[in-house]
Amino acid sequence: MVQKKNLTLKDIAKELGVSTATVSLAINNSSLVAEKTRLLVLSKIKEVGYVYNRRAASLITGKSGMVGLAVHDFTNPYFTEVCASAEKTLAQEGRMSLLCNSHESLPLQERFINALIEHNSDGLLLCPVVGTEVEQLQPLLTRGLPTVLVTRDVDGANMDFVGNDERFSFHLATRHLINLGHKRIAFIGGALDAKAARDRRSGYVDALKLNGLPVDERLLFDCDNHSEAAEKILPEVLSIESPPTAIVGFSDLIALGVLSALIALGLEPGKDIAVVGCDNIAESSRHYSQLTTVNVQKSQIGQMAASFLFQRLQNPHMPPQRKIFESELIVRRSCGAYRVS
Amino acid sequence: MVQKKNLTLKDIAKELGVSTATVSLAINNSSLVAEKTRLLVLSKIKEVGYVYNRRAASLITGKSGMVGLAVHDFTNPYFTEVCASAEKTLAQEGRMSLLCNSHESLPLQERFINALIEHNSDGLLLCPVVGTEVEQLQPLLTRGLPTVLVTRDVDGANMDFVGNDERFSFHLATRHLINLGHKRIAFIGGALDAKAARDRRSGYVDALKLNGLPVDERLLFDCDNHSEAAEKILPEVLSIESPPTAIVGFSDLIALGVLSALIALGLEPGKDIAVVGCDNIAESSRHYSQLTTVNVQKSQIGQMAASFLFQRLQNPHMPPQRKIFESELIVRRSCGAYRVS
DNA sequence: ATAATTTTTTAAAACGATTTAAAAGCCTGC
DNA sequence: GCAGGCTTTTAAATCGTTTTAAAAAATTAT
Repeated sequence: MVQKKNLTLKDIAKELGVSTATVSLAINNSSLVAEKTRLLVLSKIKEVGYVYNRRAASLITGKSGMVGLAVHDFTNPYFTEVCASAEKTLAQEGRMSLLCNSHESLPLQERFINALIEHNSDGLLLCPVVGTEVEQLQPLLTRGLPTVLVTRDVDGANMDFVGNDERFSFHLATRHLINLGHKRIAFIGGALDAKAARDRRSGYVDALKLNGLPVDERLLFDCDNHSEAAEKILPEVLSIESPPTAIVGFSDLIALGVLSALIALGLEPGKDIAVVGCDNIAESSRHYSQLTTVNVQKSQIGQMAASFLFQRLQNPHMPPQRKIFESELIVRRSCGAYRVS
Repeated sequence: MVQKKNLTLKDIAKELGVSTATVSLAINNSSLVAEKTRLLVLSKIKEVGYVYNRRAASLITGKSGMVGLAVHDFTNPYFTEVCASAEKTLAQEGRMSLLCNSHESLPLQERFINALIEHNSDGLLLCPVVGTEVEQLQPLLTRGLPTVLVTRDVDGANMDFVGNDERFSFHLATRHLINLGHKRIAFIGGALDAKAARDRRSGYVDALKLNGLPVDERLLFDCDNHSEAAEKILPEVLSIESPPTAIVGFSDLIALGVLSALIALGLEPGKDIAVVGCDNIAESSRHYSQLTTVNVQKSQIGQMAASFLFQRLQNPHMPPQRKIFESELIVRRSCGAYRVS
């Protein structure tokens, strides 16, 4: 096992009897270098097994080819898909994705952002943790870390943003239940500190008001955004005075937890009580869950976020772009519409 | 908006009237620098908002603090969890995770590995794509990219490995069905080119043979590792001559697809036909699915993989380590054991 | 041939840190 | 006041590229 030292541009240059400048230019497909020289260089590189050192290069160019990808919970299928799609788009353009699962922790997010800067990242796709304020974000831009906000916007940030029309989605979901005749509709889940969560609840409230239904605070239940939490809280939801006949879940995870809990109690979703979710993750379409939900463009969001970043890297001073994807109701059994119609 | 140039060590040094060496040593908490000098340096750094440039440093040290994390499908909940846990462990040690979703594509995997080297990654946590041979892996080590194989081993690679006892798991699952009286047990799913998949099927075959049951090739069905594929193939499974009374799924994704398809056909899992999966992903524990499955240590695997890598970085020449996590059967309704017992 | 162009190549200065051997300071105790 | 032994600090080389202005070579025009 020979411990041969790393080959460098200089070695290639020496072997070929040219300058390092020539080799460098050849590698970068510069038009300054003669075609036959380039071929010579490239074949020599292959021959001796040289590998380019991007760090050395980026020290000069200032660009690293790396992009941060931070979400608060990528085991959440919604984010898994968004991330998968973003990663794919980034990879197609030859960029690497630096992953961060921020666990809704502001310190973790800050450490990650700082690390991104230390590593000379070119940009960041960020779904900010709850509690992120403009002040923490503004430095990103001045620091030279172009950022696209994903799913969760930050008031006053004025950054590129791509996300869902949360308000509309929940208007849609709630209205659907109202149209089915429900008058007492509970809303479960959602950390309200995030803008997206507030919007979701607003959509729910809008629908109630528009249809002349009262907004009863006792029908609002908060819980962490995963199924187990929803499952746990459900008995409480059902045990209030004049309990809801329908439930809107903050997300499919919540709604599926509700379904699960209902079944455990011997209740039949869609018959005894109506349930609607949001996100349309894979699990909701199974024949055993058949969750009525709102479909959102998960992979499109990831792709568009990456694409916005590319554009910003091209043109740092363009005005911030925004893209809000439309959502649509997907009616399955859990809302009982199949029975009614 | 003043476009102030990047602050460097040199600027800090100049401001403080010391040398860059002192500043560098202070930043790195070297004992060579006097305590009060270090404090001076650190406070100045905070004051002027200097950020460390890791790329410049790594050019000399050779270490980047970045680790690759490559799986073939991280939307698969099993891998999502493994990755989440690996990322967390890596982050705790101050390392960044470079993500790659290889989509079972050898070229993508190769490009990623090459990029890792170009970027001076310190190591790699790899679940190799189907078809990965020793030849493609060996360069990693000589190239200075210490690698831990995760979940899927590669014959002859002789690398650090952490994964499941696949064979045992499927022995467990199959034996359980046999004990419940089943004689015709189908096996669905699994790309057989991966070692882990072969092991799974071996476990199934072992159990049959050990219990004097014939291995019927017609009970083996291949399909992609996701629920939709399983759902699609199920009717075919049920329509063979003397159809199976039980099904072992290659994974929970497969088994859940089977459950879904059964329900669509009006059949009751656990009563009309028994189903067992493997992985114990969240979805299988819901009250509406209640999938009997084999639990595997997803987050432990991610964590241990990271930990193996740390050890190897510490001590590059230690003999390869292996860790196979034990699995255990989790009996729920889908296998019908509740009815029988 | 020579001059005028155009095409290629190159030298050398970056980029922003680390590292090491040697120099400089600072204490001892005699 | 100084030899000897600490503790701190520093100068300078280094890592592996890019980049630019200028030199060299090749081509074309005269």
